[in-house]
Amino acid sequence: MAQSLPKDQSTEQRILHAAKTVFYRKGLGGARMEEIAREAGINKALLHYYFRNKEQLFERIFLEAFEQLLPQMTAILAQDLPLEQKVQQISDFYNEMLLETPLLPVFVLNYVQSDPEALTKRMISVNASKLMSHLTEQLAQETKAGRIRDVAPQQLIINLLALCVFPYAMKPIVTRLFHMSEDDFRGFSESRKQVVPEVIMAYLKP
Amino acid sequence: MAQSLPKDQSTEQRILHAAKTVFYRKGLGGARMEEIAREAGINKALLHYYFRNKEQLFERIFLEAFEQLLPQMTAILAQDLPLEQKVQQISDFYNEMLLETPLLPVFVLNYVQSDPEALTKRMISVNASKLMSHLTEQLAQETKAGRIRDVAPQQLIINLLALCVFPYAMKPIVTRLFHMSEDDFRGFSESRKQVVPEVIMAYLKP
DNA sequence: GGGTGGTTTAACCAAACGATTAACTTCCTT
DNA sequence: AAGGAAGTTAATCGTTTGGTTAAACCACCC
Repeated sequence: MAQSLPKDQSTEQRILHAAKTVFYRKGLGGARMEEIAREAGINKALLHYYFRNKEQLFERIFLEAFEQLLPQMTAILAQDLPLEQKVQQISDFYNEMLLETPLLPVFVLNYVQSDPEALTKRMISVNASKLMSHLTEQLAQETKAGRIRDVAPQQLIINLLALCVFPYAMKPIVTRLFHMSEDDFRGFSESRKQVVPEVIMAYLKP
Repeated sequence: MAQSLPKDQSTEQRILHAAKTVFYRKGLGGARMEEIAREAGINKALLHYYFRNKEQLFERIFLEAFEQLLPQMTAILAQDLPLEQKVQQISDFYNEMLLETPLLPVFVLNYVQSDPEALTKRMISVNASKLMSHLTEQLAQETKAGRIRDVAPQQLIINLLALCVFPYAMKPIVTRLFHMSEDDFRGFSESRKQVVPEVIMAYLKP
């Protein structure tokens, strides 16, 4: 970060990239506009010219992150595919995505915790009722057919999310706890793609 | 929080309690000393009288939280007990503790993410090498005896932590996603005490 | 060259913020 | 009662912060 962003990008894009970098680490309250401007290699007044104020800039970054966290999963789970395939798809998606943006989970969860009321309207995009009815039906059929144990859809979703997302939220702690280099963590992330479905399917086995 | 803390507590205790409330939600950068003072029902100058500055007050709160997150788990895992018992103990400990302080995980992870360098010295208290050697040996014995599958200790620890901790980090999202009341979430937390060991042990089954 | 629209800059502003200060209050001991 | 120590307060301070402003700059067109 000694030298800022390439100059061939538009100013708006450079601001967005810089804002993401700073907001992901410091959150809304901790991030400084001067810092974002420095990161983008621009004059601070441009932040206001392009994004009006801090909150609107943050909103832009947050929305994009939030869209990566839950809607993706609900979309995959809503597909007409065997359960095992969906679990694998989710594992692949999250492990790949989060390897590139490991700061995302804590960024989202932190903001949600600091301002829970702001969350309510955003949950609309998650389309939970459709997910729940679809998944509930699929689980019921699988259980009836004796292919899986009886499990509450909530528990399944939570387990899946936890196993996929939490290792990245814990990355600074994990890497120090296990003395992992960046390459070690990459290898770990790769192994998670298989471990997550194994854990989930083992639990589902009747 | 309309009316602040009971006046029968010492000023220092009231400050600590208020600081915990505010720091857990807003983090170090987002919390305001004036807000903490208001929460404690005192004059702002007292914060400096008792805790010198913002950082030192925060440090006090953070240390306590961090001690709840990892050292507890390493202590349990280091015991000479059957694996299944240890898993159950961990599940019980975390689910009970986090039901009372659901904001703790995100509070810790957020600070760790905003200042990763500050984490390194604190990992010393985790005593990871003792944990790893002890757990590795136990897992090797269990595998050799054919009682569990071959599993890397890192994967086991991560799965366990993820399944125990993440639901609480996700509480605002979970409660809205599944339309849970506070009582619903309490029931959910209670069920997690059993689900976590079930998931873990199912995965370990050879 | 002059005009237009868009972008960028340095300087400035008012409020917020963490921290300090001097005065006051309470309690205890002599 | 006086003095000392610890605790508390309201006012003040210096710095930081998000945001604004006026001017400058740039590219393009007639």
